[in-house]
Amino acid sequence: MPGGRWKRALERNGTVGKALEVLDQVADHGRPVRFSELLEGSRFPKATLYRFLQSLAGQGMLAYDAERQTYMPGLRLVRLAHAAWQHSSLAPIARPHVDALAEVVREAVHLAQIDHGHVIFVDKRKKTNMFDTLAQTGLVAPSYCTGVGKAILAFLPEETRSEALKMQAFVPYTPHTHRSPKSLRPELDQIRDEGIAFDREEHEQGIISVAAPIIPDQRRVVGAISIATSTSRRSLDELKTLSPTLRETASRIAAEVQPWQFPN
Amino acid sequence: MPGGRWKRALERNGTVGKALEVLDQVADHGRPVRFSELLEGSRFPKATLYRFLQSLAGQGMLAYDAERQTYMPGLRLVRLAHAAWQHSSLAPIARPHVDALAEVVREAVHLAQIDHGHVIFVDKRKKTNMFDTLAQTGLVAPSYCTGVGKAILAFLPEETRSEALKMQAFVPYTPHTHRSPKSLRPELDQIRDEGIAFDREEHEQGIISVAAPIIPDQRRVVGAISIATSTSRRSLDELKTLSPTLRETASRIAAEVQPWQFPN
DNA sequence: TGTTTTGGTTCCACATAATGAAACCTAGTT
DNA sequence: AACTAGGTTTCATTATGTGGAACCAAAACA
Repeated sequence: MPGGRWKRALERNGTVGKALEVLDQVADHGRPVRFSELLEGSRFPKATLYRFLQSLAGQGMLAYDAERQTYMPGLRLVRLAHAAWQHSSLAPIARPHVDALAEVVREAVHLAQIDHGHVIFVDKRKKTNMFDTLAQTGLVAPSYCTGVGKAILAFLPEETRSEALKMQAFVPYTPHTHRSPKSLRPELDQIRDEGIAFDREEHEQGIISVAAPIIPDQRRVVGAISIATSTSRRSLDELKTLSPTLRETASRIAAEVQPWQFPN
Repeated sequence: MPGGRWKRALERNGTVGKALEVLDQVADHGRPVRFSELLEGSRFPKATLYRFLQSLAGQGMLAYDAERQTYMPGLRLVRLAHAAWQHSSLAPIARPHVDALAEVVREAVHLAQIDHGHVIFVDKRKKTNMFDTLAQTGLVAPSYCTGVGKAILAFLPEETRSEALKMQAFVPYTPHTHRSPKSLRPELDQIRDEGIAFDREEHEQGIISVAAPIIPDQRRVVGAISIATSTSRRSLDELKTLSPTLRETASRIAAEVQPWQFPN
């Protein structure tokens, strides 16, 4: 599980943008982090960074451990995310369908959406051991080398897709990973034709998946759903046979999404 | 499930504080919300509110639906919360213990922490039907009328406790709900003596729970764990018999927390 | 014990970025 | 065509954020 660095469009931010940049930085560390560590990775001068941290901690967005003098993501985020997850994600709607699919195929099922060019898993289900579901929700992955990512990219309107592709770092996780838009674009075209995407060990050695886009109103993709497994359990061809079932689930979810429009 | 309004200490905020206030406001609505709706509930003038929303949306903290002209919590929050949940919550550490306890008692098990005076559920487990677990994580509840809340309050250092009590709204959810610190404080003293707290239908009619604090280093509470059930399934006395098991689990979790200190 | 280094916090003159009243759109009414 | 409600933009004013430098505390060193 390599912790890639994300490219984020550095638009007109204003003060809040800068503060959130700092918040990201802390979150990306993935462990309690000292002021000085942050400082050397930051584009802000000492005093400025310091004030941002103070501010964020005071707001509960960060938790400050006075004893160890470290910062980590705060619980206020968990609370806010609850709202986000409930109201801005496919998860609540898709739940029964994800459950049902997981029950049938007996493999890991992932539900994902795209945000600023990268994939966010909004739900996971694994009938074999139901455990790391929660831990993984909210996890971010690159879109250029995951089944769900490619499924979504393929159906994005051209402009948005280009935008998203620009944000990809094209880190070669495995020998099968696409190295540039050059090789990726043709595959996306094909995916658009077939309505199904595959991850051929592009993100993680030994992990493959089939993915189908979720397209409610015949125009905008709002997410994707995938079945993932390891090469030791099933071959890519075996996975292929699950495509119809997967597509079926995707369109069932799409049908229910209808009423409330999605942004982007 | 009444949606109470939260008192938050209005400290020195600065611009980011104000922006986050707006973010909260959107999240609290719990549905896509229009600019004008927000405006009438906001202390900010039109233009100012507008710019905050623009800013937050541009940052991915809010999602803006251009078609319906509505705002809702953005996916960036989900991503950030993943980090928060993983690194600033008891959940990852406590997981196996929570699982085990749920398996034994066959009732709902809640794991909670406190933040700015109110309780945040960081994990839930329900062996009977495993479903709404995810949806509930991140949910916020008052501390003065929940088992976990009182368990934590009781073991907070005096100063922090007073601070926290000031933030309670003392909404009378049920006839059994404490109405003021006056009646609550004696119970907290008792809880501190016994090491166990009860929720006697104080938050929701027909729902009772036992809760035990999680105290790693003999001084600071970092959270609490509870067993909840409905009066139709078990009596309070029956619940009481589970206290030892619960306490046992709490101390097991506490033991593993040791290494990394918690803030506050 | 005295001295230097390291890491964190505070000051303060200065400039940038936030502010909000009012003007201005735009689409939907009457 | 005139009105209205909801949303967006302008712009002079000023509050806020900025960051170099000074400061402080504690640890590492001499």
